[in-house]
Amino acid sequence: MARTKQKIVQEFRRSEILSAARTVFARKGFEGGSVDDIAAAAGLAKGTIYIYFKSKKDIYKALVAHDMEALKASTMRHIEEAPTLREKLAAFIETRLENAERNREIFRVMDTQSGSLAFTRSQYRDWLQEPVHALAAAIEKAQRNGKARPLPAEKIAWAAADLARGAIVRRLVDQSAENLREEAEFLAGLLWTSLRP
Amino acid sequence: MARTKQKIVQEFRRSEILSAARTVFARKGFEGGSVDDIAAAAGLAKGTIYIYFKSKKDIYKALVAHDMEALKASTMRHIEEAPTLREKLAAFIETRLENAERNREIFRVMDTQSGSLAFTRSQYRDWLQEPVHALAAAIEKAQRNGKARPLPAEKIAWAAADLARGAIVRRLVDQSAENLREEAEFLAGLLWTSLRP
Amino acid sequence: MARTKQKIVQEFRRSEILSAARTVFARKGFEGGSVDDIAAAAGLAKGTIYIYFKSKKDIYKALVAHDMEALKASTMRHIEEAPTLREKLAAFIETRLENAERNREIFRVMDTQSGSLAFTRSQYRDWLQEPVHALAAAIEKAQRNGKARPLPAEKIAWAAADLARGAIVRRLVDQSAENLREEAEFLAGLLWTSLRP
Amino acid sequence: MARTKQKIVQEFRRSEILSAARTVFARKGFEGGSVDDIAAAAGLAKGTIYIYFKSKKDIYKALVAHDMEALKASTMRHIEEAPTLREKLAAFIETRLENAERNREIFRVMDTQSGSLAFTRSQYRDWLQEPVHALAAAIEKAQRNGKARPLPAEKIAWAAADLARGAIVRRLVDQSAENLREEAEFLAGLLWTSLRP
DNA sequence: TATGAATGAGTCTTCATTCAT
DNA sequence: CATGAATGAAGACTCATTCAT
Repeated sequence: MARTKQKIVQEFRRSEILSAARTVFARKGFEGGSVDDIAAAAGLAKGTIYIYFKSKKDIYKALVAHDMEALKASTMRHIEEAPTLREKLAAFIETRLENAERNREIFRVMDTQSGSLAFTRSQYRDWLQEPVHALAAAIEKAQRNGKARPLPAEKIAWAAADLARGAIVRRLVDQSAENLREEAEFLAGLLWTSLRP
Repeated sequence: MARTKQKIVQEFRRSEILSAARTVFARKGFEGGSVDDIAAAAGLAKGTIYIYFKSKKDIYKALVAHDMEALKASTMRHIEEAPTLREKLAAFIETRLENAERNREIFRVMDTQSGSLAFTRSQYRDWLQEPVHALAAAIEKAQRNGKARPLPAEKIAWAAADLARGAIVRRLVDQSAENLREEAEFLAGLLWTSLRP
Repeated sequence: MARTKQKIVQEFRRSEILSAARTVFARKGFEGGSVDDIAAAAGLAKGTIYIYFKSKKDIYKALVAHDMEALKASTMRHIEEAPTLREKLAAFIETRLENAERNREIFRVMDTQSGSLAFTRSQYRDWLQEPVHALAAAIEKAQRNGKARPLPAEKIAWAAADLARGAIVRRLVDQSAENLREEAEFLAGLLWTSLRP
Repeated sequence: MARTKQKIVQEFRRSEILSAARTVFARKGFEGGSVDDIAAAAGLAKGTIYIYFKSKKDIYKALVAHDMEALKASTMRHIEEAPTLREKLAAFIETRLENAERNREIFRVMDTQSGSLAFTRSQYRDWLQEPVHALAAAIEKAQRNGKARPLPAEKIAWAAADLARGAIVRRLVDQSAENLREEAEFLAGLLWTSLRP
């Protein structure tokens, strides 16, 4: 019981810190954001941060891992749930737009700085490549069933990812609030035009 | 005359420093690369750097401005020179892939760190948006002439930019050397499928 | 009664902590050993340490005081019990070697770091000087009885202390396990050669 | 020429810093003395210290190496120059007392903290063991010539070192200014009594 | 009494920037 | 103009000490 309560408090603190770090890193980047900033944003003393994370990099890694994992899972789920390829394409893009909308802060960080830091290629593979591969698999399946033209599936899947990313960045930068679903639909349509039999 | 010679030497030094900075920033990023590194790479003393640039950020800004400007000009020229819309699309994408290939060092820097630093929205608009707008204009022209379907031109143009960017990043990361022209063609084809009458 | 039981528990805890501190300080030195280390070694929470000692320095002082006091007492006793001056010299040296052997951990700490910390001159005087003075007194007594030559007694006594210390350090550093008694005998013999009538 | 002047200034700064470090470390020990302290004592900014030494430990090592080397060289020279064994013994002890007198600050540091830091056993061997071995060699030579009794030479040599060290510490602590030469003579005499034929 | 989470002052180290030569 | 030594502000991280539970 006590153990459990401890654990809960621990996890709560960790997520509080992560939340603060998200804001700070988003605003100033990894190098620009100081542990002091994070501590201040979390309403904690600097030393306290180091009780929960062993280094600044550690915070960063935990943050990216957490958010990427969530995005990956969400994307995978939505692809799976969509019945047709057309809808899977839209689901893929829309999920990512939606997620970026909700976590616009961290998106910039993950998008711009993860590369240089801390993560192995294979971790990125897991986070970004896996959903892309899932989409590619769906494309290939449709192709086998004659429901899609035989274009290189993986390339198309990456194109979906790239289009989504571009849309996200512009939405973030321009503060454009154009209807999210419509935007996703448009991009999915673009690809579907090439794929449909 | 003397003034002019001065100017020339000045400009020469500045571009030497920029060249050194390109290497350094590419290798270590903006925060990671020190003025010492740049000075060493340029074969100058640290103090000398400050005669030609007033701060590290200033160097960075000049560097990005220079390279972006060059890319912008190159892209604009290639779009213009391509006779048909189909070819303009390919030219746009190929130019950007080619440029990234040649300047793979700086690309990463600009791609990953510009966001947090120094530049006003309008400067980016100029560099990236202008070529995109030129492409959009070409699309619109083709549409008016019945040579392209009436899809939202600007969105398509941005899609071209996004697809190009994605391809670049993957080529950089994966060290993939897949034929550049083919890749550009494929992506241009993707968009053209939606646009062609 | 209750008071007394309290006291006993108190003293027990204190000595447990001291024991843990001995290990920790011996392994890492005063600055290197943390209160956390001590708490862990004692199987207590860090806060608990502060119930029994008011500071880290306080622990250190208590530790040194305790062990030095014990060494002092042991040395004094052995000198006293030895019948002849020759044997008193050997007893003095041997006691110190033996003690260092048994408490090799703390010896290094006391030997190397006490100097800079916490203790007044008079405390050291008490611990080291007192046994030396006792030895000097024995020498003087022997001299008065014609059993020793009239060399400066105190100087000889300090020499005994210095020779003992040197032997200890070398035994610690070299892990040399040369017979302890023989070593003490040799050193005592060195001095005795000068003293004997 | 210019190179040379640079070098001289460099060396001067280094020795200034070393000198400041000597004072600081002597007063507060290695862990207790901060780089800030050293900078202040040297009348320099903290950053300047790091131009000349790459770390605090580096300063410490340079300091100890310098002073130990000097002491070693001085001891060896004096032993060599003394004509008889009796005088070599005295020279050994006197040199060390004299040196400690002159460098009383650093003595404490080297004596008390070197052990835990930075130096390999072999370096200490070089500094302390080498003079001791030189003395031992002199003893053995005298023994072979029948000028000294066959006591274990190395043990005697170490005893000389220990007696010298003890005298030094007491002179430092007690601020005793008793005639240095007499003290050395007395200690050398003690050993000589055992050695002389 | 016992705990251990929280604190924040203090440490080493780096580096952009200045300035005397 | 060119230099590079000097500066000092800032940053990551540690740890003795406190205090609410």
